[in-house]
Amino acid sequence: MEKYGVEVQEKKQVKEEGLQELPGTHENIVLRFAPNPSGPLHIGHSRAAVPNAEYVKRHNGKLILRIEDTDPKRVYEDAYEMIPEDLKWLGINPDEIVYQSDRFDIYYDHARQLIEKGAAYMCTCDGAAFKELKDNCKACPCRDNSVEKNLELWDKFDTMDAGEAVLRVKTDINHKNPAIRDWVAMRLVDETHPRLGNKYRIYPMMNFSVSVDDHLMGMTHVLRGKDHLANSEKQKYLYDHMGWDLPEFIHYGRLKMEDIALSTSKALEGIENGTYSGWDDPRLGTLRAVARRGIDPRTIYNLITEIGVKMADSAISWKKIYGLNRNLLEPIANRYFFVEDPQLIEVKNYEGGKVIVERPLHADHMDRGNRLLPFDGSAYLAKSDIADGVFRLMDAVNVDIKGDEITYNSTSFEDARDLKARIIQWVPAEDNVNVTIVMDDASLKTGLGEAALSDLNVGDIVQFERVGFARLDEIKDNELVFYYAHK
RNA sequence: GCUCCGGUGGUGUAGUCCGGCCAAUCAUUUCGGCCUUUCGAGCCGAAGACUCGGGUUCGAAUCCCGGCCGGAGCACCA
Repeated sequence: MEKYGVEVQEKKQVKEEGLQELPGTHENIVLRFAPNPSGPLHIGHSRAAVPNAEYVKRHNGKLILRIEDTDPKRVYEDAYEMIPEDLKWLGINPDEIVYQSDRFDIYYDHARQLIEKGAAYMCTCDGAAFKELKDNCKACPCRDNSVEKNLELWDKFDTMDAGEAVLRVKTDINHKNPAIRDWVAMRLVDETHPRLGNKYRIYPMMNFSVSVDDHLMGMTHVLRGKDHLANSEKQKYLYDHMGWDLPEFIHYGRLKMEDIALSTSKALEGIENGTYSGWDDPRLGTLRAVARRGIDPRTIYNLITEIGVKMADSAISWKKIYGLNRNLLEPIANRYFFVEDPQLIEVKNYEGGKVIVERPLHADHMDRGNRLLPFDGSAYLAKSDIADGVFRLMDAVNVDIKGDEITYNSTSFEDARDLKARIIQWVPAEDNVNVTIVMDDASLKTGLGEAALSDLNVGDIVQFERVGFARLDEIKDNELVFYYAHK
């Protein structure tokens, strides 16, 4: 009886919402987010950043932001600034930031240790020749060189030409996956590094610097994409050689983004040739682009948390993002009128004189007060709203539209209901502001908005009734520019 | 081609390890109703899934084998 009870309890372990629980220790965990600084962060990066941050938060651990800038060809200098900004936007604050370019001496030191242990060797084979041997499970001649010989070559590594030699880590030359066999740890690079200039010529390969750092920084868990599965396998050999404990390696699947298939390099290319306005062009999948459109960081954070760290790939749909974001925006966004392609109309036979129409900023939050829209018989309507039939200019009057003729019908809402009049928005003839809305495909919607919009600040998010949610991006002399979020 | 990894509604996710409580969870989406001075929101309701075929078993989304489909890696990139 007792035993049965225990078993049931084990099975019914309560799981945390969203992210599945971390394997291994939960005490003093240390995790890292380690991007290559090739550009600002995009939604794909959040798949790595968010779970790390979330686990750290959950277990009160430590999060390190490690900038992996060990390939000068793939460093975009502004990214050093942009990455921490993007993380901050996501609500992620690393406990520490380290740059791998500051740590070359540490890598050199460990490379030497490896050679001394006989676990690495200087390889002077031609790349193609090595591959030929490796693919046939054959060791190259360099593999048998003595430690002394390897140290000698290592010491004059710096004087060789790029490509003349590399340092290889010994693995298993018969490993069934050829990619794992004796991988490269160090190579020569002559490119100028944005932070280091030409101070060093010997550069670590990612598998080497990552392993050394992960160990030295005390990582308890390493989360990475499944594209690194083979790399984890390679790195295990290094941990073994050095006698280090392995962190928990956790791999997650690919994140596919509906529509936008933009890699950082493609985006940069488009920015440079003028196709895109910048890293925050609404067509891009960068965090700064979605932020500009009024996507709340919690939308991204929550969605990524929900997707979790499983090995299967997943595809994010904009519908899902918009749906989640709408739930966050709906209560905070105040309502305003905007008419696209405004047509000034005159309501014939209107004799009500000048009235001030009051509309709540938000129907569910009356305490926020009202906007005031003066009406005296004429107004701007959206071109697409003008069609034959009976309509109610919201909160003002009911009109009959026939061709160019717009005539007064009645005033009360009850009449509109009886007439089954469709309700349309309008903008006062006198009191209005120019509005441009930059859509998600970068096209522009231009028109007029009600005067109350000029009270807004940049960054405010509104809902234009029947148009959608938009974020005020810029206040120009005679124009407000919004970025469209979604319906 | 070789090595490896996946496959639950349109999308995302729970459940798979330890088979029964799963005629499968939640979110988003779509549709309908109510309400409402937004074709919005809200409320109510509905739609929609275990990749296929064998096997084990009293019982399979869950275990085994095979097929199919998808993805990744196979760099002196990260």
